[in-house]
Amino acid sequence: MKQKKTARALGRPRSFETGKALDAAMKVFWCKGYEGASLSDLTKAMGINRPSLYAAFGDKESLFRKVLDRYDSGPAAYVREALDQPTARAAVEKLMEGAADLATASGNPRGCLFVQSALACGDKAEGIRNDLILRRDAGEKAVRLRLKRAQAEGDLTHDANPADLARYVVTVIQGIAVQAASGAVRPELRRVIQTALRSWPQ
Amino acid sequence: MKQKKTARALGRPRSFETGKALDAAMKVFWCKGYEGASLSDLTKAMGINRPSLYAAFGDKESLFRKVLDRYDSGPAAYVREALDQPTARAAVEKLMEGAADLATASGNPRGCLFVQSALACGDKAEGIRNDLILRRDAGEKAVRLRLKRAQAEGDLTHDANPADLARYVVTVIQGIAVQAASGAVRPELRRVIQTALRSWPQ
DNA sequence: CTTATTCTGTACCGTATAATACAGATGTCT
DNA sequence: AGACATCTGTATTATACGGTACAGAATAAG
Repeated sequence: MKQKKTARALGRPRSFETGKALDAAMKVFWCKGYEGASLSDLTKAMGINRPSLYAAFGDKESLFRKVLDRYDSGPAAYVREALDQPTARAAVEKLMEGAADLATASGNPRGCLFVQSALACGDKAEGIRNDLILRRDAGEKAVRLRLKRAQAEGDLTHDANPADLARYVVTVIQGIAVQAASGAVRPELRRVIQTALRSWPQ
Repeated sequence: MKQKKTARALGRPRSFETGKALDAAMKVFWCKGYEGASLSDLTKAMGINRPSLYAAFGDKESLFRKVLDRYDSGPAAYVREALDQPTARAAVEKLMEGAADLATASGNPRGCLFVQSALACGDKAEGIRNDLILRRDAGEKAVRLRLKRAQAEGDLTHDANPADLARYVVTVIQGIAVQAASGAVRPELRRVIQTALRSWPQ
């Protein structure tokens, strides 16, 4: 083996870091949605030109999917952290607070990329819309499994319904995303969360 | 102002009913969002051609605003009905159930036009996006006023906070809209509502 | 009838879009 | 050094978009 980890960079090196470029693209998609973000918006924000974008990330759809993956392991990483909380109640609280914080974080666009980038769209973006639905469903499933585990551990009352509770939690979180995209500020969303948590089974 | 219906219009009569055409346009915008709905989509669904559309409704933005007004007094009319319920608790329950029913009604697109037609968008649609935010805020304000009234009438405990509760209710309703747009079915949303109402101050 | 008025349908315009061809630039490797 | 591989930037492509000009069709009034 060679010594350096990314040693073999044959040919002219990239003039940009793909990670930074993806972050810039993420913000554009986050602000304007998948359809609303034009390639000119993207290349301008990423600081590269079109052929470089295509060579590095493929077409617009492929770039967007890479952005989704990066969002998943970046801004949305709070989800896994929240689900690792010792109790179901703490996990749900962290989930909601993490969502509110992310959706109102300064320096980021408002709201949630998974919710607002293709909630309704034209025919060409149907694949993207369905992909986002799958990713949101995956989040809900993770919450449901966590609550089932909590119930098995005696951490959640036996008459509670993990599936219903998970859907409720995700519904509130998605509502928070809409609220944030509409200009709601963090303290307001915190109070929404406090109210929402009052329905939590003892 | 318009002439009376008894007065015949001069010139060649319209070959379509504006109400029906607006309903068709509504469904297109509801499905595809403001940006995702092309003029070709619209004229095809409305059964008219472009110049007729422009003569009757103005440009795309003007048409969309007319559609919003029609949605307000049509599918979204359940809101006023719900707020007229005798108690705050009944009003909120009707609000949520009406939202779930509308967002999952067969024959309609899934979800809520006010939520999903321009949650994130390109620069050209910023005006539309802001208009929708105002309309959603107006709904929240109506709920808040109803809850304040309820508190004055002794129908809501004095330590409850109408503003916080109203925002919570609207957040849940908007979450329900996202859920419906993602494929959630009515019984699932009904159970979400039952859970959400457990946070209601007794 | 003629005239005035309004709507319909075709065909079109300018622009913005996503996506590429190609030539030159910049690096690694032998 | 020279060969090779990859990236950059300009300039271009075809297509779809929102919006219109214009001629003809349909009706009311005179």
